[in-house]
Amino acid sequence: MLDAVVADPLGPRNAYSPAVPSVAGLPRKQSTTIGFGAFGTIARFARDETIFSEGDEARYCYKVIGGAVRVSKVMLDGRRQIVDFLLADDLFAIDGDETHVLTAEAIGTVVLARYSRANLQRLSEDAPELRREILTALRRDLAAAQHHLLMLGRQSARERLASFLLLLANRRKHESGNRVDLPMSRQDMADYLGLTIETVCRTFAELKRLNVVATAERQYVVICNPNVLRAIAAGIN
Amino acid sequence: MLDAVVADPLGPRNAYSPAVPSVAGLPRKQSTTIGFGAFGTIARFARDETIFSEGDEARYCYKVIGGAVRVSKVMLDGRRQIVDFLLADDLFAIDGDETHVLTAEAIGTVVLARYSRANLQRLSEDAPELRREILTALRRDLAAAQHHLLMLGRQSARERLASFLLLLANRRKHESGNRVDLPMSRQDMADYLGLTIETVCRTFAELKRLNVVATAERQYVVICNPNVLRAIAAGIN
DNA sequence: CGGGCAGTTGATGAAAGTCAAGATATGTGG
DNA sequence: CCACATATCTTGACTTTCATCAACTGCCCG
Repeated sequence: MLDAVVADPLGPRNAYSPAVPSVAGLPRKQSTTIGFGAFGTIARFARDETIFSEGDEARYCYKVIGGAVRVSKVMLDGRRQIVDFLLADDLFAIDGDETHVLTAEAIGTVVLARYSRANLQRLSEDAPELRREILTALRRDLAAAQHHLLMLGRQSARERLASFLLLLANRRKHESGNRVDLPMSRQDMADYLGLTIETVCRTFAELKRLNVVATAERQYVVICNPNVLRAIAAGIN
Repeated sequence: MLDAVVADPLGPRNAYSPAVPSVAGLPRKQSTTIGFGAFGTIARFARDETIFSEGDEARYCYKVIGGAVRVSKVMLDGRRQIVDFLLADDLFAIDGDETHVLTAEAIGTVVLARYSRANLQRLSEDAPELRREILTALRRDLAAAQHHLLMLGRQSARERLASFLLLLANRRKHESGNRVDLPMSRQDMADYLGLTIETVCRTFAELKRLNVVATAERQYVVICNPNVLRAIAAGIN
């Protein structure tokens, strides 16, 4: 609502008012959306559309309403490292630099809530709840990045894929037990894991051969043997 | 000073009062130490001594006064990933979880300022300056970790070492132009770069052969050709 | 002077990358 | 709804990079 005074750089199709409905009806959890629920606008992005690029002026913070987002860094020659995948309810671009240091793109169709940074900054001065939420999100991102460093620096391809599947499984305590959704492509996984697409495929095949996972379709896997998967991820072989 | 009410788990040799001298005399910069200057106590650690371990209760935040610290994650079988090196004036353990998620160890003799988390939390409620300082440090750590991810996931050994040397060079705008101090061992560098010690050695030899750096002693390198080093780090070959 | 540790260099091996071909999905226009 | 075109994924053959194992060097310190 306060956002409306800022010209929308993305054009009308990404600027559906009205404000995000407040989440007053939800059960109060530690990481509730108080503050964030109040003044965002909704934006929609198509598959592979860029939400922002490294170097862009950072005007907004975002929260995923639906769909999945990848944030990445890209080298001059095109090598890409995906830093994180954002799923429903995840905040991103909260790091608060003047310009974005990462690129964010939609994986499939994505619906986002968008919050003006200026407002957020102003509001957070007098809202300890909001500050806490921002701080919590930052710390989660930092801890995730540090774990990710261990994966890329010290784990084998098999260990990395196992860790990745467990991360996704823990993120979404999916009602349907051991099923893990994989909204991203194999190339995206490869770029997250610091591998090639071929190695990701072969490693999936390997885990399948070990009866640790089953892959019927590409958009999800079923974890057949969580204990073995955890052992592999922890490097117990 | 407020810390004194808490029993010191490290024994008297790590608990030199008095309080850190305030930095009131220094020119005011954006990232000044206001807040942090006021109430810390000094602690000293010997070479390879553990400052805290992953899983320990997180009672303190720290700032490096002198020396260098490595923070790392370790797998069950001993594989180690160094997440960051902390040098003079760097804050660490500010992530504010209940327990430390990283291990911190002294590289050589280290002098630290130590701040109780409880105090910091309390003070930060009413001190926007202090909050800003914490937030800035967190964001810097996050940005550093994200760059580190690109290094580990997508760069060759040579590119990683070049990037590492440039990181150190930019960190300390050392009066003596192109000299970069290397307080850490080759093994530490290897564990930071996701390589083996042998590969680090060979890659140093390679950069030397290319006349990009000169290494007389092991504790420092001289960057002979910064432009080529930057080109290598950026992947322009 | 000699033991030990960190670092360096060489020979060999293994893991993952590259290149290429084929299989399976996905999407589009008729 | 089908046929074709294209993109994504999978698998295989071969190459490259880095790890491993081993020998050797220089250095610090008793």
